[in-house]
Amino acid sequence: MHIAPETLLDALRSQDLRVTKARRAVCAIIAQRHGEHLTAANILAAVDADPEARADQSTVYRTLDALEAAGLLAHSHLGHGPAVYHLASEAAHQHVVCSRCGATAAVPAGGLSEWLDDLRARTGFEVDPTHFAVTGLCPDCAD
Amino acid sequence: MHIAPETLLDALRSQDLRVTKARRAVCAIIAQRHGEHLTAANILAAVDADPEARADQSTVYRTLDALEAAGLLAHSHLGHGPAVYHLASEAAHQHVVCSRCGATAAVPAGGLSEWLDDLRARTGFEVDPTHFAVTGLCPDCAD
DNA sequence: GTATCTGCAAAACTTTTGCAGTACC
DNA sequence: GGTACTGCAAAAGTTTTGCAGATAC
Repeated sequence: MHIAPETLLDALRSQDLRVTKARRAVCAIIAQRHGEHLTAANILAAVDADPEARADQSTVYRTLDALEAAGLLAHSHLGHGPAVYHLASEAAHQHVVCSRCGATAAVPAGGLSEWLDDLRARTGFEVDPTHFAVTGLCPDCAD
Repeated sequence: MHIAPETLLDALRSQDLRVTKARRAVCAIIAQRHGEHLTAANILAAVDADPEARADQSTVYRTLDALEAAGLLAHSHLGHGPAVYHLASEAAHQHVVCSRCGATAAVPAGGLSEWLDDLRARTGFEVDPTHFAVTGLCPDCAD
C-alpha cells in the first residue's frame, strides 16, 4: 500500500516525459499522502509548504493531467467541490457522499457488477462508476 | 406527462412564497419544456427571448433554488458542465454520460434497487443515485 | 407596511489558456 | 540545440453574494 515517488517518476521517464522540479514535488506529495482525497489545491498548498519546492497552480494542473494521461493517476468528483486525485493503482471504489454534511464513504467497485452489467445491457455504455460519486444522506443526517 | 405553469405557481403560493413576474417566467419555461435537460443558462436565455419577460441570472438561480427547496424541482449533474434541472415529479432516472463525446442515456432508477440496497447495507447511506450521472464510454466511442 | 424578491455588480471558485522564457535530455 | 515544461497573468465558465431599491401580500 506504499509507493515511492521514484516509481512515479520512472513511469514518467518510461513515457518520454521529462522529470522536472515541479513534477518531482507533485509526485512526492502524491506518493506521501496517497490514500487521501487530494484536491489540486491541497497539492499546491503542500508543494508551497515545502521551502525547497514551488510550482504554479497551472503547473500543478498540467502535471496532474500528464500523470493522468500517463495512466498513473485518476480523479473523481465527490459532489460539488473540486476534483480529488488518487493513484490509478488504487483499487477502484465508488464514493458515496452525504449531500447535507459532506461525509463520505467508499465501497469497492467489485460489488457493483450486476448493476454495471445491467447498465451495459440497457444502454450499450461501458460504464466507469468511480468517476462521479453518488449522493445520499449519511446515517446521521438521514434522521 | 404535462404540467401547467399554474400548478407550479400554486405550489409556491401554498408554501407562502411570492409569485412574481420572474418566477412566472421561469415556471412557464419549465412547464413548457419539461422533459428536456434544462440548464440555468437555457432557462435564462428562454426568459430573455420572451419580450414580455426578463430576469437577471441571479434571479433565475434564486428562483430555481426556491423551487428546489419547495420540492418541485431537482437538479442533476451530467458530467463536467452545468447542472440540469427537471421537475421533481418526473420519474427518477439515472443518467449515463459518455466521457469522450458527451452522449447521454437514461435508465429508470427502478432497476437499481439491489445496488441501492447493497450500498445502504454497506454504508448506512440513503442513496439518491440520480443526482450525479455515471460516466462511461458510449457504444460508438468504446471502439 | 413590511418582509420578500429583484436587479446590478462584483466576487468566488475551479480550471484552462496564451505566451515568452527556462530547463531537461 | 531543440522540444517540452514552467511561470505569470488573464480568462473562461458556472454559481453565489452584498446591497439598495422595488414589489407582492
